[in-house]
Amino acid sequence: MKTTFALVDCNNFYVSCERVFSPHLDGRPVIVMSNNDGCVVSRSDEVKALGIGMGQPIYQVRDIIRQNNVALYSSNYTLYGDMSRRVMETLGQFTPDIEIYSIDEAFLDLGGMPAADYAVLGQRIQETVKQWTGIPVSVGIGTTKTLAKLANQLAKRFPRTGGVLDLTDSSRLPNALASTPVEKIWGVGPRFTRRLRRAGIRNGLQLHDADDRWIRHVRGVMGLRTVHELRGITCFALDESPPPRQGIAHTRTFSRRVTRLDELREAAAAYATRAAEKLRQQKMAAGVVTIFVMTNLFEAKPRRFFKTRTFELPTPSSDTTVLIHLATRGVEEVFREGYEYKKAGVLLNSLVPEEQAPRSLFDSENWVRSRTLMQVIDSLNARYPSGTVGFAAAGLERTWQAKFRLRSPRFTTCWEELPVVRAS
DNA sequence: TCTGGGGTCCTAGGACCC
DNA sequence: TCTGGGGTCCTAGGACCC
Repeated sequence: MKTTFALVDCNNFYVSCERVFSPHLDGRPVIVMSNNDGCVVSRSDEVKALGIGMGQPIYQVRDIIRQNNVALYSSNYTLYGDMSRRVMETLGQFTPDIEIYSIDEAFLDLGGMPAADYAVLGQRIQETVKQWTGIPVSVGIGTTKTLAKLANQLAKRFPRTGGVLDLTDSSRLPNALASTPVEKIWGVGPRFTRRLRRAGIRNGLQLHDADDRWIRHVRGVMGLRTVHELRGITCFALDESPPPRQGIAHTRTFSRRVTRLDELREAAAAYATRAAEKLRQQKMAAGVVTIFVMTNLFEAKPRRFFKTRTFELPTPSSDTTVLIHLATRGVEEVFREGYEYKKAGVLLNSLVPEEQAPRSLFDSENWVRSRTLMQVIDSLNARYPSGTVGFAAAGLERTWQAKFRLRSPRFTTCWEELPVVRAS
């Protein structure tokens, strides 16, 4: 039996989240910025029309922003994460066969539905999500994930589709493929695009017809799978329960240049704290800790510096104090005087489920104590504003910490920041 | 002056072994 | 100047994704 996938994708997701709670932004150009308010990560249609690119540094578009009265927002991941959960729960009403692919996208397996109904179903999904969450979505339907992605893009590109496009009818496929530049195909990145264009392959249809052996040669099995998917052969199945994470990372750019060891040490401790929290949320323990520090990448060579240090733990741990200890020690070892550091990070690897983590016979008492302490800290930080209980090693002032100057309130997850409605 | 963060998968090549 | 042939495991780096 042929499978049928729908890809539901939230339109300009972060911007749409802001608009749910600030309806006056409708029709006005809106940008959501990355951490540290550095570059553009979400754009309203009006901003796209102004020619502002995804990922563009804010300082490059200051003039356009001013001249066009663009509304600027810092990232509010608490809000976006919660809105995402609402959208996904709504999608779950339509089928249990759902893969949450990213914060703003999900694949649905429509296997059981009769073919004539796909577009109608897509419209119902769209209307329901809009009504229940306020978020506008586009729905693309195809016989493989790659084709569902393609359908979704076309649904967004052509307003007359109303944001829903069914490409399972194979007679429409050649046209759809031919009108799509090759770099817009899911799985084709900048590198592969250059290679394809040199070979005269410019659109999706030409890629669909490309020679298998040549594709295998220049882009390996992943490239071949993408081409097969364009032909309707399923290579990427619906993944309803993604395997547990292989690694957890917390890396951040500083708000300013950092030159002192004690500040870097603070940052490492703060990042280790966050990484350990994520680790415990997933009920995992880490066997390997890596830290890195680096200067500005855009700096000229002699002023550029990047160094990492990796530790293997005797037994996997999710204890913040253990991870802070290693992270700060790592920073001390790699620190080199005379550089201006711009970014640091803590990476946790060799993850194992917490309960399976082997532990020595002799410190089971310590283990229980450590776990109890972590549970208390986590529950306090869940109940009261995050960071209520912290570690002194992570510093108090944290003047190096990235700023979110233009962040909207956490409307849906924080009692103090609920939206206020006035009736008159 | 100002340029994000967090992932996955695959491949090539080295180390090591028989 | 010659200097086997595999296999496995691990790591670094490339490419891609949102």
